[in-house]
Amino acid sequence: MGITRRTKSVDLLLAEFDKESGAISVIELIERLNYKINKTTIYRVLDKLEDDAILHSFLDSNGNKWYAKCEGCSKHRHYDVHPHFECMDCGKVDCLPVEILIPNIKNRQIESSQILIKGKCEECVG
Amino acid sequence: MGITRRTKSVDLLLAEFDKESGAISVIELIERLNYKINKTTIYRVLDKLEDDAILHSFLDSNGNKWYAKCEGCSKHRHYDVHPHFECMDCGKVDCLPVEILIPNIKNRQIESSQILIKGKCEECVG
DNA sequence: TTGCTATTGCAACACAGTTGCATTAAAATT
DNA sequence: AATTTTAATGCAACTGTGTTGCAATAGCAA
Ligand SMILES: [Mn+2]
Ligand SMILES: [Mn+2]
Ligand SMILES: [Zn+2]
Ligand SMILES: [Zn+2]
Repeated sequence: MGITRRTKSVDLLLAEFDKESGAISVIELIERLNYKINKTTIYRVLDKLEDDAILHSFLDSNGNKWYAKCEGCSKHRHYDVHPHFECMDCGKVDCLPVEILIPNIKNRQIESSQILIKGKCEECVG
Repeated sequence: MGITRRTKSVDLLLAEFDKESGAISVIELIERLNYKINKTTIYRVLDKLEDDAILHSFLDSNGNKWYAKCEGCSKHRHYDVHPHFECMDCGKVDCLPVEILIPNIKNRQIESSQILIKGKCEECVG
């Protein structure tokens, strides 16, 4: 169930995603909004924003949760299925606007896939 | 640093992977070997078996750790890079012997990639 | 304003995974 | 076979991310 009331917590969280181009980890959000929003609230609001298809989430290579803005998703379907890129140098994580083809696999029915690519980002390469 | 002594714990763990075709989660191993090996030891032995390229590990969609046998890997290089498949019906997780092409991405240097596919396995597909 | 109830903060919890340290047991040495 | 060395183990306590229950608070509609 998504957001129904425009609260201070919702605004503060959305503001973080407006000033950020990439993804933000929940850990980072808790640090940034410490003293402003309780961590329980942060988890709960993020969860609702995902239900509303305003944000989407994924896990990094350590199993920690990250969120990023959705683009062109509707409430009942996330359209922006894409890989995520984790920079091994600076730690930045972002969404990659590329499509990766998952081939059919014999006798199996594929529902979804999660792809995490690790390497050096635009700023750290070279 | 890998295994140097052939202990009871090493044998018990390797035996689990011998009687299993797919991957096994650490959680499952701890349950199975309860009263036989301490969970700390399980984590430590698995870690060493991975160093020795006997096992490899990955995270499932909940961020929990799984291990599976390596095939054709050498101590300093894991050759069996492949996606993992998580059955949404029976919970089984296994290695997929297919190659998925990750395209080059402009201005980024790709070091590795992790692919987790979710769906219905051979036994659960209708 | 008032009342309804979604949202929040807090404290306590869940639980996978880690660490420090004393004890045990491989396996090399005598 | 006994001794020595030290890798490996068990245990208890811890870490850190994420969750839950509940009383207090604050959107928002009437
Ligand atoms: Mn994304
Ligand atoms: Mn595998
Ligand atoms: Zn970078
Ligand atoms: Zn299945």
